[in-house]
Amino acid sequence: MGKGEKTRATILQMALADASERGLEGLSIGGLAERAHMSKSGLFAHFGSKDELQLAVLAEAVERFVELVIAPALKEPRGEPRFRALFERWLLWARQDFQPGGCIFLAAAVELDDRPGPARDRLVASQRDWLDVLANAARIAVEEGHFRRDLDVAQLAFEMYAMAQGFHQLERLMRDPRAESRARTAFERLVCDARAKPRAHRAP
Amino acid sequence: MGKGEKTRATILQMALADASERGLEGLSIGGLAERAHMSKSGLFAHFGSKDELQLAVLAEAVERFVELVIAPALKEPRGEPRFRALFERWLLWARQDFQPGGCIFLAAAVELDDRPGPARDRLVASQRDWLDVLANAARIAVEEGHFRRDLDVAQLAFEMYAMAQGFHQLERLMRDPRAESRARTAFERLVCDARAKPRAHRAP
DNA sequence: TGACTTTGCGAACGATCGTTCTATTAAGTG
DNA sequence: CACTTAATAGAACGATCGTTCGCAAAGTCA
Repeated sequence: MGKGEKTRATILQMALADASERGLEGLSIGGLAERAHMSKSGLFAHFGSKDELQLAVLAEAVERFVELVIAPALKEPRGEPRFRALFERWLLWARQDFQPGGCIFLAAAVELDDRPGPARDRLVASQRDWLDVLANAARIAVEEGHFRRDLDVAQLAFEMYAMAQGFHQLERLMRDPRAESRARTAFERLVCDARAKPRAHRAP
Repeated sequence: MGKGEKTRATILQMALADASERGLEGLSIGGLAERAHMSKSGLFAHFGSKDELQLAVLAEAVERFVELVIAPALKEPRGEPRFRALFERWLLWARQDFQPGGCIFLAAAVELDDRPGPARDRLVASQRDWLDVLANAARIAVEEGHFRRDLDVAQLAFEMYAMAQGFHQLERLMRDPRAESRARTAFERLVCDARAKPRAHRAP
């Protein structure tokens, strides 16, 4: 690995932390340069533009997410254990030291949801992938006989996705110490419902 | 109403829209002044500082939320109808024209979750109030006999809160046309579970 | 109408932003 | 070691940021 790649990696690590706290738009070339003991232009040269820096940060985050959440979970046994592992790993993800401001995808989502461009496209793609991973894990659990056969796996993926965001908000904004137990309870309800015989869900 | 209050209200309306799209930090005095056909300093004088402007925007948003979501729902019959009304009204809230960038509380939550200060305090208070309103509506539904007596109303409030955020993300970031139906399905599952006899939620 | 207060404008400030250029130093290679 | 390339520094750019100040215009009320 050449020296350029090494400093680039160092910069990206700091940028990831910064983006987690101040958002992708809040990233400051000057601020990063100061923290990296570099000149603005020297740091800038590694990316060519702020947009490229943001894209690089997103790519770095995706890489780490796959490495820390998805890949380990895929080593768990197919079915409910793997599905549970995805949940557990996500809880850990939200507390990683390299994103002290919380899940960077969540921060980016709110920032980019009405700002078209490559960054938004990449983020949307990553979130679609994540929802697909969840739905796929649920589908496998159906195949393994752990979950009921008429389960709507995409719906389950959505509800787990939503619950994770609720947890994040309760933990990071409200500083509620019950955040994790709330999330766990909700998750058990999800899994329990996925296992049980279907019951009619009707409006009154 | 004096002229000052009138222009201040006009400014706040635009600021609310801007904050919904670019966030509270993304608010620009100069940009707002241009859109309001005013000078920067003239607009600035109405608030005294950017922090005060942000606080005013938050206060305005809270006022509208109470007016558009909570107050109408409180006119519905106590119990499940009122609880459902809170859900329906929230769906409408997320699509209000005056916040074209989506729910401003969600945007502010991600921005402020690790930035201590009056703005954060006010946001946290508003979200606590909202969770309390939800939990209280559920408690009333228990008293009315609509929901089961051993229901954890705070847990239900959390899960509805989380589901709303999931909906928002699916609708605004992913542009998924199934967002609303996903949210409705999840909500029906919540209500159904709140009504049914309790079942054990256990890990395997 | 007159006196008085509120409201708004215009110019300027220092700071920071992303970006560009040129020059210099360091690293990699034969 | 010399030579090429990659990496970084430094200075400057125009733009925009939030904020301050003094003064003119408009609104308010007797």
